[in-house]
Amino acid sequence: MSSPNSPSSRVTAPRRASRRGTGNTTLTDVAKLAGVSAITVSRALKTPSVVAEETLARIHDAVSRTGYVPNLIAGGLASNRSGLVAALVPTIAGSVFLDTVQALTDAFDEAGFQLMLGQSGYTGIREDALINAIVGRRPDGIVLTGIMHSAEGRRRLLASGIPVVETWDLTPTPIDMLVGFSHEQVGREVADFLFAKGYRRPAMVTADDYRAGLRRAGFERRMRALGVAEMPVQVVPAPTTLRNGREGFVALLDSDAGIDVVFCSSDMLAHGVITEAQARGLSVPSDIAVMGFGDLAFASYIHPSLSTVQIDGVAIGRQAARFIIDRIEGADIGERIRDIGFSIVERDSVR
Amino acid sequence: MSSPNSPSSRVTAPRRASRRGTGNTTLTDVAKLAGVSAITVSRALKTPSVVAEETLARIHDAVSRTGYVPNLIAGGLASNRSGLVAALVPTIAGSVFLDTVQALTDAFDEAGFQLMLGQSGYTGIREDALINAIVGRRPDGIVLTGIMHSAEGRRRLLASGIPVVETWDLTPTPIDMLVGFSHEQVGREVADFLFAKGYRRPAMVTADDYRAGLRRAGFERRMRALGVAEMPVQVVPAPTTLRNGREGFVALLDSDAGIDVVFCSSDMLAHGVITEAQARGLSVPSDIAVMGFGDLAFASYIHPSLSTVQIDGVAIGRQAARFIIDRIEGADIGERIRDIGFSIVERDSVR
DNA sequence: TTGCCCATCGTTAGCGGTAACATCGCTCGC
DNA sequence: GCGAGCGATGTTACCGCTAACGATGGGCAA
Repeated sequence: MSSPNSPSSRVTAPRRASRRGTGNTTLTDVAKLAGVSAITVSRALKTPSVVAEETLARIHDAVSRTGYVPNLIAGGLASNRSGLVAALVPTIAGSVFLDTVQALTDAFDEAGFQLMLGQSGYTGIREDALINAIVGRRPDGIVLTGIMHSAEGRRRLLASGIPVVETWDLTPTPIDMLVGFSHEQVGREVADFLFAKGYRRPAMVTADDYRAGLRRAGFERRMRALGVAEMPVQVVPAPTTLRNGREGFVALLDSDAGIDVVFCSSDMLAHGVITEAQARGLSVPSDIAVMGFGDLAFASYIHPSLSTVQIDGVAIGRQAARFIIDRIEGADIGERIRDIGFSIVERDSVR
Repeated sequence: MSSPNSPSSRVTAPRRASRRGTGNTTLTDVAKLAGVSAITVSRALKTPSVVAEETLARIHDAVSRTGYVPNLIAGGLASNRSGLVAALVPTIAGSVFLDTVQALTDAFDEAGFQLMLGQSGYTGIREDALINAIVGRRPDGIVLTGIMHSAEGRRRLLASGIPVVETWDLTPTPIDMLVGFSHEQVGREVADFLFAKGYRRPAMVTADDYRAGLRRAGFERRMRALGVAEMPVQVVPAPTTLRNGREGFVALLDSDAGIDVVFCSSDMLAHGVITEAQARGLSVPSDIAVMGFGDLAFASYIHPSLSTVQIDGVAIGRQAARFIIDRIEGADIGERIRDIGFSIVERDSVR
């Protein structure tokens, strides 16, 4: 207590206010209590197999008595492994990516990583700033929803050396790894599907985001090739809502009352179209058929059940996580571009 | 190139394999290039106002030439500010918390914090492990959805000294700060509302999570007080889906055909009930009235539009962020318990 | 001219861990 | 009998950045 170097002694002028940390217990505190060195405690917690049984017990006792929680920030700095994985989605509100995000969370959680979620917005304006914020945290992996378009962004990600998985789209030249499917092909196949069913006056309600645009392009091109000259299209802002769907359909009916099927860029929009049709006393599918995209949970449970395009978002998330974990562990990842495809699900909203 | 100390010289036996980092450019590299010390570069990036104009220019030039991205892990360790905020939600899939999460992301983003999202599940089993993973990263704040129940968890959070905001519920004894409303009161007021409308044979379809249980308890108690003796209740697993709503309603009709209104623990369930009713040719609200909870985006756009309880999830998120940011900045946070209330929204699904 | 303040920049010493290498007994094969 | 090999633990030197304090020089009032 009265030692000249004790904190309570104000006699010795403190040469420098030692910037003590938070006061939280540290590895060293635990080590002291257990009568071992710091590194042994570290080993006891990370690789208990190399520590003697009896030492382990003493350390665990000390840990629980102090309530020690390892500082992963410090550990990350020292080991150059942050234990964080970043995921970027356009928006999480009411989006088709939720399944993917959920799968990512679960898979990474299991592997001991924590997911950092970032929202890029649909515009891509904040993309660069976001990348900076993310790369700055030195995550062990990055999952992007949609392919990265800005050249600067691609360059930065590549330069960072962090494993990157792009998802929900397809390109022959990904930054690193990729799990997705072709949106244009979705458009084409839906066109074929509806044309084969006999529909000749199709229309679209579609969001103004990039991937929806690809589906629209594929749909329009194929329909034109099949002999459909004109097609009314209503573009609504992303993210899509039931409201957008209703309003889009209203606009569609105002401009052209002769349509026989509406292909929507999301199930939510399709749901809105069906709702508006019913509110107007139109029968789905006899008066107007509706086709969605995404096969969200509600698609098969609305009335009439919704014909749509099924995407396995969980599979995308799982494969993305697999890619990153394998890369971190140095395992062989095989083909770095995976086309997981899609399937058209026929239900009652299309006759 | 031929200097005895150059890396290419293999003559000098390396005393120790210096564990070089990632090879990424560091603050020191930039400093060297700009001809200043490391701390000056740090200041140029954090507090440019204290650095001379001309020096600033040299440093920015060096930064852009090297493509330097500050290592926030190291910065966090040194400054004891991680720049991370953790948010725990039961699940993000199709949940009422999305608005809150969105608001949190936006608000923290603006303030320069990154959101770390964790899913606790509805059961609370993983809660403790999750807390460990989160506290270990020393976030600058923690936002919990729902109040924390496990005593061990509360103790640990308290001990960590990290600002904590509990949301979406009310308790006189929060861990730290709280933004929410009384679920029991929701139940009571909905009971009053429906009773006043003349409904005497109410039923419920409700999820098996804690907060839904509180609403149920309030509803049942008040209804009983009003003279309603028996009330059929269907409990479905959380998270709620349209499917659960349909199936719950089916079960309800099987057990008791005389009900005149269904109070659901979420809008999604209510939507399912309405869908099932329509599929059976029942008219809403004349044959059966439906009441939801949450006022999700679609509630006013389904047909018939849904009467429900409106919760301002965005306000909750914003206030939670405000709490944490103020606390970090040392500002006065005022009353640390905020009841943001709710309001009953009357639409067409109730006559 | 002197002394003081202020703007600007530098030096030192960590933050709390972990990688790499070192050390120390002890067993075991030859 | 002795060195190799191995299991268990310790020592040292960082990871990349920033807090605290120090140093320097010019402007300006007294």
